[in-house]
Amino acid sequence: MSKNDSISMSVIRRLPRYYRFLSELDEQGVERISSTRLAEIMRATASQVRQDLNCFGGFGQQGYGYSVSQLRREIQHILGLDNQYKAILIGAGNFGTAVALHLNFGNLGFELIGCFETDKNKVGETLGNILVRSEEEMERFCENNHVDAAFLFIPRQNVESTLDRLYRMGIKNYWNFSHYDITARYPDAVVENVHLSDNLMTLCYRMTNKSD
Amino acid sequence: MSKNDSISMSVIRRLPRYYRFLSELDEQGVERISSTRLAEIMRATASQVRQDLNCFGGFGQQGYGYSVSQLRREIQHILGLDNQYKAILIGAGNFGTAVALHLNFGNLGFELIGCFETDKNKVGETLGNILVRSEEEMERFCENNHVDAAFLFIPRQNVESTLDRLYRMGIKNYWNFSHYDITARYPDAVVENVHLSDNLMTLCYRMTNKSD
DNA sequence: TAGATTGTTAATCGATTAACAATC
DNA sequence: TAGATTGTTAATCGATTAACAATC
Repeated sequence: MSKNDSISMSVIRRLPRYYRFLSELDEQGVERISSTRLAEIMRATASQVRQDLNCFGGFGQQGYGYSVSQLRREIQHILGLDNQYKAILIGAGNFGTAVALHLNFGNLGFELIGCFETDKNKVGETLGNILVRSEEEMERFCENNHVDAAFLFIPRQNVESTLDRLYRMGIKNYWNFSHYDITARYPDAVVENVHLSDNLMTLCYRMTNKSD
Repeated sequence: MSKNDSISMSVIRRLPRYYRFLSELDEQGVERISSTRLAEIMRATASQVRQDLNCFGGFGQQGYGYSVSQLRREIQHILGLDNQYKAILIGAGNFGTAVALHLNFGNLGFELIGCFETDKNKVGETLGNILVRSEEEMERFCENNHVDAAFLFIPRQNVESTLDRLYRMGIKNYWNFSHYDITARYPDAVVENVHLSDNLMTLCYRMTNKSD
């Protein structure tokens, strides 16, 4: 709230990290923490911690530090994790299945309400408590259920047609695991990309150029 | 080579992206490209393209631009993708399986030579052409086979003990999908982390704070 | 009160963009 | 040669760090 005049992406991408560390401290029963100590644990600087947090409000108290549980809740709220955004998952292959089963969407601001797949052999199975539906039923499902976001676990060459169908249904938030550039086609879409192969190439670079 | 005095991480993390776009152009039969055009396609600035590439050498030609196939090969080499680093995968759950089956390691500088799993029911199965071995066999395997890197698809709480065993065998390069902080324990390890839940939280933030 | 630690402003550092001379 | 486009230096912009007055 309040001080919200466009937070930089650098800060935003650090928020989940703060949230993780604070959750852990909270679980350990730590009640308060100073920016200096938190920075130590997170391998950052105290300045950065204070600057980052102050983008969103003055959560600390001079001479005391920050209340771990309160700060955790604040960041949880800032991230929007107390939402229950309705999401559908497209592509129930190994990857989609892995994500559907392993991520705790409820703690991440989402609720997985549907799953769609082209492979007829998989249709009818369940992923956790979610029925795998035929990809053809996507439109009907989206008409009958409010859908906020789509998680795309489909091959690059299939993304465009699926994306067009989803966008036409009004879905504009995407978690994308392919190398298809969604933002180029729909500039107003909110897209987070996961590029595993880019990440692995970076590992390769760093192994190859270790002395740097 | 030559100009290699510590390239910034910002540049390094853009290299896989250059590589992807150049590979695509190359496949399309495009022979040459200017920094201006490449920047257009990649949604960057021509300045950045030229600055980035010049960290590694003068690959272009004034008045002409860059040879797509040559530049692609140069970056491939800079990234070290022509290596065949021997990698083992630990944890053949949904995630590990998905990655083992879907990523084309040969094009990414790696060769997957082994796979280990605690679940006895999975031991003996194959992932593609890789046998799933019992996690107990890890040491023996590493003694008999040169291993450059480990891909860790195991739960956070199991990472430390497995990591200790791997590090003791001399493996110091890790692709890590958990939230365990490998670098904190072994500062000389090369680690690339994939934090899917952080990424999803960022999507959540952006959905929640769209007006920013 | 004295000590600790924040919130915030100022200084530094690094990364991106602009400009242009060099040159194919 | 003239036109195009690089490689590279200089200018700008943004992000990180340092410093310190405010204050619990």
